[in-house]
Amino acid sequence: MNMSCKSIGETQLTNYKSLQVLVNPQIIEAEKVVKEAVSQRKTLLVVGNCWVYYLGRAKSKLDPGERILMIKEDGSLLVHRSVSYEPVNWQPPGCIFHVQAKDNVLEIRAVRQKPAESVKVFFDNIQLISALSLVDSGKFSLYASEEDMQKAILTEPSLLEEGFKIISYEKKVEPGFVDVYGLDKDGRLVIVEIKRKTARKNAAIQLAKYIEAIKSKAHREMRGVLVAPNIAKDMQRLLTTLGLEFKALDPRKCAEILKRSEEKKLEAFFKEEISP
Amino acid sequence: MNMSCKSIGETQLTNYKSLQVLVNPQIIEAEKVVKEAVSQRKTLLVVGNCWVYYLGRAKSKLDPGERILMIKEDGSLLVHRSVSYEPVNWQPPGCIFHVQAKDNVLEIRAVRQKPAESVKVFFDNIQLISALSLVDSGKFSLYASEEDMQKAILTEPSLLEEGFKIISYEKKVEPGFVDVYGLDKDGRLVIVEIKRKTARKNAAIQLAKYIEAIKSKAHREMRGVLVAPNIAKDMQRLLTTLGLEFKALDPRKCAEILKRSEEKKLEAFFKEEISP
DNA sequence: AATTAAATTTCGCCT
DNA sequence: AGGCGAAGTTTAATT
Repeated sequence: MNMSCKSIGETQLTNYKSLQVLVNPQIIEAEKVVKEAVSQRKTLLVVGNCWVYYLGRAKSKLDPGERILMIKEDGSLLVHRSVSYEPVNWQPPGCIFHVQAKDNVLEIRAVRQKPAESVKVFFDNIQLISALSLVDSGKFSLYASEEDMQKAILTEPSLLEEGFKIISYEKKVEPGFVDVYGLDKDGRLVIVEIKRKTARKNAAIQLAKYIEAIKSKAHREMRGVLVAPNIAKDMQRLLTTLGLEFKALDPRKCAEILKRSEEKKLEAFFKEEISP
Repeated sequence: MNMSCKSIGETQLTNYKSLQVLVNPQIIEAEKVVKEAVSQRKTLLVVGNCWVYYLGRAKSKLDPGERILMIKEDGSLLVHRSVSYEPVNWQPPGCIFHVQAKDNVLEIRAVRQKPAESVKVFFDNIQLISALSLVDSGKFSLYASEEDMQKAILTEPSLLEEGFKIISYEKKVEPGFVDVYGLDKDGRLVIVEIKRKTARKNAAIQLAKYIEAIKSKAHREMRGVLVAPNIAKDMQRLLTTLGLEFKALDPRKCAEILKRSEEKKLEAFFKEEISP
């Protein structure tokens, strides 16, 4: 293991092949590490006392305090305080960085155009700085999203009801997009609105709007079906008033069905490979 | 400065009064640091190879890779990859943490109720771990918000147009709240809708709805003015159709005006203090 | 506690 | 590149 440990004054420095760590560095040392990390597109962590200015879509000022600065390989920047999920200041991916030490203060500026905005972070004391080369090709999979529910119905239309046949999905119908529409076993047009969570008033009203919009063009018998894991209380009354139906569908069940379907596709794929 | 530097195998450890850093620690050492940091409500950084499972409102899986884990004093958790503004996995503030090392794998579990959800992070290799006591009472100020634009118009009604006089603001008018309304120099009722960003269809439609709602009660000549830094293309046509007007107003200008006004108030305040 | 609206929303998809 | 909708949205304000 390639490792070194030097003590420079109160600074403590460690170098591994893909990891550089400085504890309590001088501003001038930090400048060097930050410049190098940014130019080499490394991920960078800086912990210390800083203040921040932002100017762009809005304008903000953050008075001095100890925070964590993160600069990523894609040119994004985050300033995190010791509380909250969200960064107090940030810059989305694609920034250009300017790094400069002056009067014992380290300035890190992240600029992007479109929209034109810049974040300036000033450090006057640094507790920890680390330049990282993160190796990460791990796949991220999200299940049981609204998209998955839609996919599941498209894959297996009988999830909605027996005999349901898809015509189309994500169809533009003012004032938005119809999730799925098709024909029921009796040939009636069915408009489907999908919600991953408890369906509320909005969902019913939105569906009713689609029905209205399509009715004015289609001139045929139509049904509106709200698909969700459940509906808010008092919703049944509203649905009845609007002439709509509710079909309970569990997002997890959808995820399961999708998974099974993917597996089948994979089976089919290998079958073809082996016996064409 | 209270500092120590020990070398334990390939591990490198540094202790300051409020800063603990371990480079390449064993899993068993990391467990100790994480447990301590969590119980002492410290901010924690862990960099290393990990995989993540999430179950709650949805469900997700993240395959192994090197990432940055952040646990904050408020019980929030973030897992950041080397790209993107957003964490790949997270847990909002208020979590309860369970930390456990087993078979040379460190498990960090963050659980919250309402909604019931949990994130499990597993590390099998750790490059860097640091427990921090961040001192941060710095104030964060955001200027040029929609609220600021409203305040600016209330402070200086001529920003809208010469001779404009405020009647009221944030007035409940179904289906929502009218931002500002008042009288123009000819005594006509003016309804003002404010957007901090480019005004889109929604804004115009909302304003039109207010006008309709008020017209049905007021029975007098009325104008609707959409205030925003700019309007989306094709919006002028819609505004004309709906009989509405657009007034360009820069949020930054509003921030400047507010700042000046605050300064004046402060001046007045000190004047009073000195010579009552 | 539930609901609503805004966000420097970000992100992805589609035109 | 611009526009629109969804998000494990989060967050703050308000009922």
